[in-house]
Amino acid sequence: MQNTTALEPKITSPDCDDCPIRHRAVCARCESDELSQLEGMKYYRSFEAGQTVIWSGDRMDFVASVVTGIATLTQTMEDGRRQIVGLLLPSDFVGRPGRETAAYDVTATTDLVMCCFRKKPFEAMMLATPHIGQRLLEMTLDELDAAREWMLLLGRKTAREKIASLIAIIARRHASLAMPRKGSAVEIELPLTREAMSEYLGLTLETVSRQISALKRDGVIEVQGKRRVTIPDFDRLLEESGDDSDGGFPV
Amino acid sequence: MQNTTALEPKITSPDCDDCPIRHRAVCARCESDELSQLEGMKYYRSFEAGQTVIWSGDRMDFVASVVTGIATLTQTMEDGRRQIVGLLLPSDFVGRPGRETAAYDVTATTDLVMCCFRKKPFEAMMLATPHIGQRLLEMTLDELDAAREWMLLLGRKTAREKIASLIAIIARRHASLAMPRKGSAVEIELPLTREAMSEYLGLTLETVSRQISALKRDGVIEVQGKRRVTIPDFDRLLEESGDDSDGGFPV
DNA sequence: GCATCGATTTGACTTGCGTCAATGTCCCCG
DNA sequence: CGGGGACATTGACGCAAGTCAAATCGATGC
Repeated sequence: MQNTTALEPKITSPDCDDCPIRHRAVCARCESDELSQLEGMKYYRSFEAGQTVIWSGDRMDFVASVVTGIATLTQTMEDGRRQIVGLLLPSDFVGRPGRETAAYDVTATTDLVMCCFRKKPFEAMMLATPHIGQRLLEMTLDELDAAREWMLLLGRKTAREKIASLIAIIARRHASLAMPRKGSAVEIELPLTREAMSEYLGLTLETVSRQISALKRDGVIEVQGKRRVTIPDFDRLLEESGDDSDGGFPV
Repeated sequence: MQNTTALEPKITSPDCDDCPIRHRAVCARCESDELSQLEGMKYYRSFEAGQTVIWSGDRMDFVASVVTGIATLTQTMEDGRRQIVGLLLPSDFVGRPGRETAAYDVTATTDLVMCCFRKKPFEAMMLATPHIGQRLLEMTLDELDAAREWMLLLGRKTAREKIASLIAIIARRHASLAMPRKGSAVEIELPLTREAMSEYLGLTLETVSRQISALKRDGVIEVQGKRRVTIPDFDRLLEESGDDSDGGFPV
């Protein structure tokens, strides 16, 4: 069932981990009264894994940021072919000021908590508070870079390289939490089903499965159960991904 | 030869067609003294078809917008595989405030004139003039939508659909200049070589050529010479593109 | 512990697009 | 007006990834 009731704000860190538009970064520059403006406007919604947050074309009168969990943005063709065009991780922003309807399906792939703002007051606040617009511009530019990196993957990489790239990106975003950079093994939990991976990578589910098996067979990764992956040598994985050594994503 | 000298600003329309960040749109909202601020800062550079404007990784101390002509943003893998990740048409903006180096190769595919601003003063002006940042945010969001549309194309469309989509998009952007919408034939000039098309669509040059021939054979398009294309029935082309009927791109 | 059901893996076969290699066409410039 | 060179088309063939189908795994409830 869809839970629209406001949750108790769970402040997990002293400086606003649960706030919109990567609030931690905004906070550093904001005046306190701007923050209190924010406080009055926000509300929380939570979703279970697999639930749809909003359908493409639906009226969308809020903007939001992910507090915990992972969501995807998906585009669908008339005949059902699907392509994931964005991953939303905690602190990522959804919604476009100045647009009435959602452009993509947004789906929770894990249990998900989002922090929402009604669009009208949010837009008003953007006008009143230049910092917020600037932060949003920075974030949008980062997303644009990520989308373009993904265009290279979709257009030019082999299935094996696509899988290696995806695992590397997930590992890197996990890792940024605190991880010895070079050499040591990395262990991650895949937040996506094989099907979701295939929709993100422009492959079929079977090809994803086969390539994961191949990487396992070749010792590039180890797999425990279905979702847990160990990367004994991260540089090896990067080589397999086809990116140049430091390769990759901002964020 | 690369021409770095400032050109005479060629004002082609009364309201600033040659100005940065879709200046026409900015103008409507700007105070005149903001405009005069802009006037002092800008300079022009022109390039011949095929010339590189800037290489990925190069220091980039300006931002710019396209005045006339077409340029591409390209990403390259170590082994030489290339993917075009953006098309720059007149009024499109290049460069990222707050970034030191170029993230992509920028190449002129036709003769090209760009209107440039040194980055530092431009950034200062953005702080002073919120409208500009807002406009830039809107434009970046449009580009992000376009990039995501392209991800669907790259990940899920067939070669034939890719070609049809590309022709439709070029036609639509040409057409927005003034064109009876429904039914009537549209005639366009392809601004890209077959190779550039292949790099944009994630195909090989041969496949591009074969699919153009197939669309010609099937009466979806007519081709005069190498570059001129007539579309007798635009709706037919849209069907072939795999997009839903109104399908498509903002901008 | 066992049945159940969705998620995943694996196998056999097909196919769309890539690769390699001629051949053809446009257009510029003398 | 007639080469020359870049750009484009066409053909033959191979392979990576898709399709269809059948096991197998793993969590969950009984």
